[in-house]
Amino acid sequence: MRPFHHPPAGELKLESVLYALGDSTRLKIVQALNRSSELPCSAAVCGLELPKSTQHHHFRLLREAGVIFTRKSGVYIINRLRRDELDAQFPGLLDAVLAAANEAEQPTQA
Amino acid sequence: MRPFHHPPAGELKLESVLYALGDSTRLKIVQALNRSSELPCSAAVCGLELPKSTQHHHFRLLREAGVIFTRKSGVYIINRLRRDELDAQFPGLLDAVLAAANEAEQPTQA
DNA sequence: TCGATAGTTCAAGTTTTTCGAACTATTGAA
DNA sequence: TTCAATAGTTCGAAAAACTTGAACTATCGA
Repeated sequence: MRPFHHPPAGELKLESVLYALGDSTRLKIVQALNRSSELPCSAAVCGLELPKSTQHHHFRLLREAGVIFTRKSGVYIINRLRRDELDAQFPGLLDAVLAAANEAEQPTQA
Repeated sequence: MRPFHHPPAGELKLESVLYALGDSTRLKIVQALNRSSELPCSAAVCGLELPKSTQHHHFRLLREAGVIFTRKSGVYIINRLRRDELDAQFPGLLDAVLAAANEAEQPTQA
């Protein structure tokens, strides 16, 4: 198994981050990670019926864009948002995205 | 020539908008439109050496994601950001993106 | 009506995304 | 220590999306 590649904070690219967030599956993963701070892949995609190879692709893309940090722990691969680094490089971006994504699920607090 | 399709404000999808913004060419177009309020395609891609068919593809994608509004005026196709609608649907998103994009060009106000 | 400019359409080549099948890694029991 | 089960990974091929050149349409001014 190849080691995970995480781009250093200073090398995060805005367009890569936006691209990574610009997919409904990945957006749902990011929302799940935002709710829980740390999750194994299987839990982060909970409810999404997707082949494991496709899930893997999405996690890799998120990781290589610098959106998530990944580490191994036993049988699990644990993921978390790189919140601090994202906030430092792109102030307000993640907040705006998550707010809009949550709003889309829970329209206008009825 | 087919009529332009603009999704209504209420149907803008967060992931489509993020996807549209997640490309360096399109991000530059959006920055140019942000500086100038209205621009023909040719001016909005000023400086980017791209085939016209590729430019066309990017403008269409931005339009169909709801990021820009397009109208015809003489020989020109005039584009503008759908700022108000984007701000209403996704508060703070465009500002955060544009701020980060400008920051990337003019790093940390040296 | 012609030429020039601005953008559009189409088709083909390249790149990404998706997904099934087979694989590796770790854990908990027997 | 071996086995079965769980969690992800890798590979290869099919489907979708991006890029581009070439040929096209639309508008304007001479």
